Amino acid sequence: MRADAERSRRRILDAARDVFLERGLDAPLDLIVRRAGVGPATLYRRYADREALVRDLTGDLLSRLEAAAHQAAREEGDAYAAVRRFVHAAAGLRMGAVIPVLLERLVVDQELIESRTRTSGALDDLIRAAHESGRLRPEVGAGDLILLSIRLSRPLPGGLSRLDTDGTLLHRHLDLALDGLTTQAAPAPAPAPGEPLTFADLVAAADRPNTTD
Amino acid sequence: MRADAERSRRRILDAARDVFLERGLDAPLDLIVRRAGVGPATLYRRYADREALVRDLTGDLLSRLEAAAHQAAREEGDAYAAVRRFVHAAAGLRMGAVIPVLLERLVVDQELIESRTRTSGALDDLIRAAHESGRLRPEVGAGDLILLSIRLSRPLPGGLSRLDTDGTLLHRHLDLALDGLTTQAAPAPAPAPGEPLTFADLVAAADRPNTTD
DNA sequence: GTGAAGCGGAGAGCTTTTCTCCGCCTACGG
DNA sequence: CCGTAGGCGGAGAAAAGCTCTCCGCTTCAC
Repeated sequence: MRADAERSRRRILDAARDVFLERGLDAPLDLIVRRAGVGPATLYRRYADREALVRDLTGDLLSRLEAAAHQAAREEGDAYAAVRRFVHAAAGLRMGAVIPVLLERLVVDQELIESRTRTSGALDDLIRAAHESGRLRPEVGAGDLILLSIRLSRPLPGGLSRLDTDGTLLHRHLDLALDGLTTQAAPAPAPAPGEPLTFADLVAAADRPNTTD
Repeated sequence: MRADAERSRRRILDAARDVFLERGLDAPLDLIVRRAGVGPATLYRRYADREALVRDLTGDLLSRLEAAAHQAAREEGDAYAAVRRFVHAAAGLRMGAVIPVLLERLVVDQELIESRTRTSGALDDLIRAAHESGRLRPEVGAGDLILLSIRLSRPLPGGLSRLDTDGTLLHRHLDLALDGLTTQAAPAPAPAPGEPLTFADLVAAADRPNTTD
């Protein structure tokens, strides 16, 4: 692949992630093209249709996510610290855009399934160790952590997005959510209601056929 | 106002809130009409343009928010419990939709400013009392709490929204975020970085002219 | 029962989005 | 350093989607 082609691919993928985050998966491809600073033909030449683009983006983000999980495990001695670091890293990647995998919209091929399984496995290892260390609440599952990072990393609506152009606020709020908002003087928190939400729960929910009218 | 007209208004406002949450303020009015189950003429007859609709919706939500703050103060003895209850109530209202107020898009009239001031005041009282009781971290401001409830109450992207059709998951995650994810065996959390974010910060950020290209 | 107000649906006109053709430019092997 | 294959951007035709109104029927209030 020629160097300029690879450069264009990178720019398109990055722009696509941001635009999809802000406007949803139905956002006009034209917006992506403009944000990427390339001509429309450049996008349409590489990707036959919207789905091809979403698939490429998804694979890209999944593998980055897997790398983040491994890196967290490798570089943090403490299991809970590793989970924390992973959540921060996932949010930094703007994970929210990765959810297309989980979406009925995408016909999930073998390659994507494998990537998803690897990522999920790496994350489960992290969580299990943290549970065993006794510092992560038992009622918190991988799905809870992923949802937390999706929710906190999505751009804020409208003008509020200007509050956090560089991600400082994102990490502040992640810290707060992870630490809890109460001081230590507060009584021990009651167990959160419900069962732990797993990665598999997310997949199951998203795999069901779309029932939109 | 005739009873059927009031019914239509309610259906349109509820649908508008949901559609704006999912698709942003530029969402086609046609979608709102369809979700509300009314004819297009019904919307256009009542609201001359998009702004009129946004204004009516904003006023509606702001006053409900103010009522929630007062109710929390009145019905909860403990100051921290009142804050907690308010955050849950705000998220339940899908506060995220209220941000149009804060948006440059809306010419904010006197009535809206007063409503905003009253709401902000009621919330500040709640927070101040909670700070004084020593159970709310001093580095947490009203803006942090509002942002938390905005972020957690926005609909999840794509198929993930099916995870939480009834709001159970929303309140679970709010509880987790409020409690923190660590057990009491963990060392006392480090202070979160940054200054407390206030309601005024949100207003200031949103009031600046829009610089979208 | 009756008049006034409200309602839904069909569709004309306009805007936005998709996607292609084509002439110019850039990377890379010799 | 040059030739050429592959890549690039822009203009614009065709398609899709959105806005908004007209009008005949229904519902409400008295």
